[in-house]
Amino acid sequence: MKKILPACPVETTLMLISDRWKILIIRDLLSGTKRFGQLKKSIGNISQKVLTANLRSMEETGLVNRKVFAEVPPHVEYTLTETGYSLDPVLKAMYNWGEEYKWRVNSDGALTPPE
Amino acid sequence: MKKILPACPVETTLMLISDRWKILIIRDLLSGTKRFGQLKKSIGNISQKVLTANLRSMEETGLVNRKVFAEVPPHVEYTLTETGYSLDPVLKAMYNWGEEYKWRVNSDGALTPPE
DNA sequence: ATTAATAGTTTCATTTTAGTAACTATGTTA
DNA sequence: TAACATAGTTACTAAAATGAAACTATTAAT
Repeated sequence: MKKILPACPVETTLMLISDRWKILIIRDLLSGTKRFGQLKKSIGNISQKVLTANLRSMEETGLVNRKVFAEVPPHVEYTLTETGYSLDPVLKAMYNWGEEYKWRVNSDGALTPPE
Repeated sequence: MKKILPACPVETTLMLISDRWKILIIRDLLSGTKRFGQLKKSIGNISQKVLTANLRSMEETGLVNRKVFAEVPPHVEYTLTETGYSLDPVLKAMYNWGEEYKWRVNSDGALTPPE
């Protein structure tokens, strides 16, 4: 699988993590290695099929590392690669903005913050 | 339209800009006010329908401002609100990461898993 | 009278994405 | 012997997003 990167770096980033689930996966892996089941639980509302598909694609693009243990029942661990970890500033920026937005919505009259 | 914001700020951000098109719209509006046609051209490959739908939704969530001029032919200008502009650090982080990623992949610009 | 320009809307078809449920594998435990 | 646990896969279905093309409105220019 070979693809030419877009000219705009923002589009490059989008190409790899525009998916909502991928970002949540990264968020949850930033705190450390997790097993498949743990990820499924911490993300919530994601189906096995979709989680598997996203993890596979992130493996292909070099964002996560998959380690299989030869055990029964199966044991698989997912860890961010160095490239994956390097997304930390992006996630942090998103976190900060989301926090800030809570305080903005009132004056802007857009959405309603949680009680 | 009322919606409860998610507990996690990252999810709040995703709720508003997880869409690939929205991020490209923001990218192009960060450099200043643009008309509908300019946006369509600078984003490239987006249909009128989808561009309109995205702009409308961003208006609703308080990210962009729509200004209609009573002229013929029609003249409509889109500008980021203050909230919209505040996404600059997120876009910058994405830009930087995209740039960095280039150095992690092959010299021919092909996308191959680093490491 | 016809054409051009801009910013749309509407309709229909297609594609993409996602969800559900059933099924696989296998050693351990009851 | 049967159920349990984990990490999947596969087939089928449903929903959502997108694309293409036609259509609208209005006035100025040709």
